[in-house]
Amino acid sequence: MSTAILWFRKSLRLHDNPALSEICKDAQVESILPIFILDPEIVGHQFEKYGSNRLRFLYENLEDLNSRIQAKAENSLIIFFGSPTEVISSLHHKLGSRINILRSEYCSEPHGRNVSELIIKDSNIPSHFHSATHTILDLEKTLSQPGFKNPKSMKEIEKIFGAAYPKDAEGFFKIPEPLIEPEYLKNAPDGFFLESISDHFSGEVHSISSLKEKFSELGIFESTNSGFYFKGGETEALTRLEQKVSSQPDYVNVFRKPKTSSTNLRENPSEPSTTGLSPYIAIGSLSVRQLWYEVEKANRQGPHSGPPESLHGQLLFREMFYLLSLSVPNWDSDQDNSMCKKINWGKNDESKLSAWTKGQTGFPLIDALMRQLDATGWMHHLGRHAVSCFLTRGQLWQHWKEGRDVFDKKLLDSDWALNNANWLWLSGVAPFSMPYFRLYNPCPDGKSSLNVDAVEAGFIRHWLPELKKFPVKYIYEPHLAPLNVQTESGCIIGKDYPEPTLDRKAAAKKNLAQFKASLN
DNA sequence: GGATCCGTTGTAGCT
DNA sequence: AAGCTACAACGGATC
Repeated sequence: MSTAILWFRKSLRLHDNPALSEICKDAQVESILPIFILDPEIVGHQFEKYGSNRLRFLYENLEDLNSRIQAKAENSLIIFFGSPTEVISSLHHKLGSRINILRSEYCSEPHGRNVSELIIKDSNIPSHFHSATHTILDLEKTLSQPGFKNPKSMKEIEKIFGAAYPKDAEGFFKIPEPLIEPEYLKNAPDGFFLESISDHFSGEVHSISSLKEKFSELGIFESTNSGFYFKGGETEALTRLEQKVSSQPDYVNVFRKPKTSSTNLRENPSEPSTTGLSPYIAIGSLSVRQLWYEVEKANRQGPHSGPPESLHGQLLFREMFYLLSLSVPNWDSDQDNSMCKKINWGKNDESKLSAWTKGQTGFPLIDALMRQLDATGWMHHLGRHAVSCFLTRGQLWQHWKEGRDVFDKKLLDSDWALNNANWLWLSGVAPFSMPYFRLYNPCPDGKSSLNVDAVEAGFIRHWLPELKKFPVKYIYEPHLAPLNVQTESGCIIGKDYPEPTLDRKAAAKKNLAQFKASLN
């Protein structure tokens, strides 16, 4: 009688899950204990670190994972709320020598690495944390290669990829194929009941239904109803992968990120012009390797775009940022972080921060994007450029960490390595190719790189209904409209919609000078 | 070692 | 309509 603990840590999925596949083919293992841990260090002791959209998305992913487990065995997901080391030691206490292995995934974040180390050292259970599950590269192995250098451009990360996965004759990196979802799982250990674990554990133990009750009490289902757009779960992730990538080779092959629209006019304005797969990758219900593989299949059919603009390019950036987040100390800080220039951001201005966060800056593009973020948990990457430039070096001159924290709470695809990377980059402090004088105009015209819709401005009208009747001529700068136009549009600036927070041209000029001065 | 090149996605104004 | 140029000009890699 032997049991394996399968800890779904960053991969909430059955496909391409090395820990799961190993357990399934291990003849020593008779039963599986599939667990998920809500770590208060990550979600907050009162779940305060996650916005309600994120919590709801997480819940739906867990619910789907539970259903998929139940469909394959007499088994269910057990959800703990507490410290992972304590969870593992209480399981050991309860099941003792019946447990012969713990399998989970490698986690590159500082807290995650600590936890893994403690479990390996203290838990008395042989533990294996599979690498290359949340990323394509084995991060630790890549960093330990002789001559490893922090990659800071597409060329450099492509070089690292080339060394790890030499290209085939057609010029594709030879990346290991994603693992197929096992046909059957193993049952839960005999005589194991949820209730019996509680005696040994100071935190909470949940089935999916009791977790639903808990989350209902937090009000996350009611508060997210109106804007909730991305349904969580591996099932949904695989459907979206099929719809957006596998069945659309033409779309994949012409995909060039800067050409995609940051605002759009589809029937549902929440539906991205990009694949919209990032939330599923971040939470691990879609394997990044699986996505790479599906893109490659399309690319093999004919001419296609390439890095950095292609979908593979986007994934290469993700790998690059993951490597950096592991190799650069203090990745999430402005102190002792070699990737972070010292800029004098001064003291926070709470009113500016709050206007930005709530989408009340008086700049319709910025406000529409921020309200989309709040409602749906997602924003196009170019939109993220616009709002982060606006908050930091462009207009409001607020510290990038403030914006990062708002994103971290609200974005469904929030991911420690990537969120910090993007803020370091977009605020201009990181030595990537972002010359600080390259500013985005928050009031773009039709030619803007943001690819906003300047013809109908449907995106603005959707997210800022107060401007619904405003003529396109003034929609990005409504305060410039004559009073009679404002009256006719039913929206008086300063009353129904805010005056602009500041003079955008003067602020940009001043900030540019200040940024330059900070560099010396 | 100094010059040159290059970097995921800028803007404004002109032709 | 796409493509050019001026704007102002970083910093690391490469030649």
